[in-house]
Amino acid sequence: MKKENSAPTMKDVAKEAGVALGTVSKVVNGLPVGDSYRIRVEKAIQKLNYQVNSYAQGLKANRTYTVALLIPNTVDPFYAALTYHINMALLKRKYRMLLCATDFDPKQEQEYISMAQQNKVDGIIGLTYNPALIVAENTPFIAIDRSMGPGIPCVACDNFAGGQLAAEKLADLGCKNVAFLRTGSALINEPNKRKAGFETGCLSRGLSYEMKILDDVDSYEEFEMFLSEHMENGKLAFDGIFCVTDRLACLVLKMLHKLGQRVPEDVQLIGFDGIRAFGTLDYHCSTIVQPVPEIAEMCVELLLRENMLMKPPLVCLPVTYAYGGTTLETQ
Amino acid sequence: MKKENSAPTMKDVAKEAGVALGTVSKVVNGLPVGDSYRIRVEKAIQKLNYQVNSYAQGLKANRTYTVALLIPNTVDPFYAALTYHINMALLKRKYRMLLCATDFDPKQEQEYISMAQQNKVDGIIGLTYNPALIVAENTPFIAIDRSMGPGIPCVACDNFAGGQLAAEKLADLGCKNVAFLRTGSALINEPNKRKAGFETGCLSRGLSYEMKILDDVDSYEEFEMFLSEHMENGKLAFDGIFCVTDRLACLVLKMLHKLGQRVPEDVQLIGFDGIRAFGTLDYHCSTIVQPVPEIAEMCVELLLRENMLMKPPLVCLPVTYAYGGTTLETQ
DNA sequence: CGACAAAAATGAAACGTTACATGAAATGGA
DNA sequence: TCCATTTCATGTAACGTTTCATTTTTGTCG
Repeated sequence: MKKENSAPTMKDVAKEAGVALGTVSKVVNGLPVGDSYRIRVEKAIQKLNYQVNSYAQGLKANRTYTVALLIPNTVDPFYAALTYHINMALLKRKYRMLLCATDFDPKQEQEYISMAQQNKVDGIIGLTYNPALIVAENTPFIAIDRSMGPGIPCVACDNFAGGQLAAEKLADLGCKNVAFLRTGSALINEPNKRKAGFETGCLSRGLSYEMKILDDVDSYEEFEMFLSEHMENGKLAFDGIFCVTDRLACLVLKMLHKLGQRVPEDVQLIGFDGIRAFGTLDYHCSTIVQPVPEIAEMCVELLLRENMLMKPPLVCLPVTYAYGGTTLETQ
Repeated sequence: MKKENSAPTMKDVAKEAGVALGTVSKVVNGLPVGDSYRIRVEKAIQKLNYQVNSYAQGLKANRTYTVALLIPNTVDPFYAALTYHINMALLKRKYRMLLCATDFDPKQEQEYISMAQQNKVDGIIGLTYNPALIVAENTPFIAIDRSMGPGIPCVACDNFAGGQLAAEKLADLGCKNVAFLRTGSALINEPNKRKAGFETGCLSRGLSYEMKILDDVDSYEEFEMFLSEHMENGKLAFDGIFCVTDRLACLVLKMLHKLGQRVPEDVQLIGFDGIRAFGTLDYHCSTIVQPVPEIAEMCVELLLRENMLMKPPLVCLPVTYAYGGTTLETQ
């Protein structure tokens, strides 16, 4: 008597087709099988609506065709774009994706890594904030935007070149006195190169610059004070501002608005990421665009690369400049 | 001789601790075990850094603590918010999430369902566009925004009430002649109730209204023409517009700008979803806010509910009105 | 101190696959 | 016609768990 409510197994198919278990396995995996047998098995599979059980496969093969993505959330447009493109890059290779939204919580990041290992994922791609994150020896890990030590490749856009490009574009637009504003964790170390690149660019183009750097905060007020302090007779001391992210650029745009400064008439504003909210009228900032689809592709490609020796410690992908930012739709 | 590079198993732990396999299993699962044994096993687990293999568990238990989410993408802010909140709701219950971005492709939707079944997921939550989607008998399915037939519960916001609310708010703002604009698939049938609700609201408040409905298109031009046709001497025939989504509202805002109409001075604009890009200055539309966290929670709660009989065919969650939309950050 | 009951540890079977050693059948050459 | 050789189906072991029937240990009481 067969169980009623449970899914058919290979054994059921074998019985139905009157062949051996191994024969069904071969048919399912496309291995050579005599035609008469193949046809019988295929009919039985159809009839029973048989689906292979990946858990049994995974157990046997110690290989699960699953990759975990650790990312703070899917709501921030940059993370959303990364998530989407990584999912697509995995799909292309018949891999599944376990989504792990960490909410910037180091504890959750660590827990998700345990969970991923218990799930015997074939690898992990992570954009993480835990400075002491322990990754397993036996699970390949690709870090985004963060160098985590030997054996763990980091994929990032060319942040240094991006900073440099920002300075050059501001210079091209006729700026003389510029500012660099940054929030966010210093732990995410690759993006910190934006600052160094920007300085280099300013120096080579003869721009005078000032910096306002906040660690681990994403707050309005300090920047607002900073900008206010640099106002004199209703005029801002800067004719160009480089914000470390587009998100910050949006906030700064609001502040400038409050201070009576127009963009781009009074001051140039340039962000970073290439992400822009859809459909607004008044966003006249520029941005340094990260190649999100290429970053996604590279993460997946590196992660699944067989040859460990071919995994470089850092891969930098080229950035581009865009006026007004690209929209989410085009990403 | 033990294999070097492979993860330790329960057998390894048992040998290390000098106990039987079953004892280790009990310790791992928190079943009663004598203290001396428990301590020895825990030490061995520590020493070997043992992690249970969910694939073996899943195979044995025919239960995987994994749920698949079918969603077009993670880039559209509404989908992004849903994805995030569903992930969190699952996490709270120690469930994992398999992300399946379908890109609106019916074929991919169907393929992902097969994949999910092969992965023996405990259930599927889907916001899908395939009108002929075949879901498995033995895998619970919760549909978002779409009634898919008996046995498949649908979770949605109260779209009818939302449409009604939009009409009432426009009336409150003093509008007399209003318009309803819609794009998008008629297959996603629950949101279509926005139209009916809006009509009802207009009738009860004595608003005259016009509708422009495009099926399965997400295009500018037709709406632009529609609006142009309703211009006379630089004045728009409508003093209020209800757009079926915030996304469309953003596009319409741009069109109105082109036509020299200001929002909200010349015409009121109201969208739907409660999603707004962060940090823009000029977005003065209102919106009907979907309770995304509650929708997410309800989907998960319904999906994992044991009692099949307690699964209603449709769950409507209340909408609210917001001026200017809520920002992504607050969602 | 021996016998019995209760408690607790043991180890084999099973979950659904894949891989491999085995054996049967079919083919071809002499 | 018969043997050698290839081809291909078969069935069993193994993957790492959980479960359960069994055996061992412990404790109690007469």
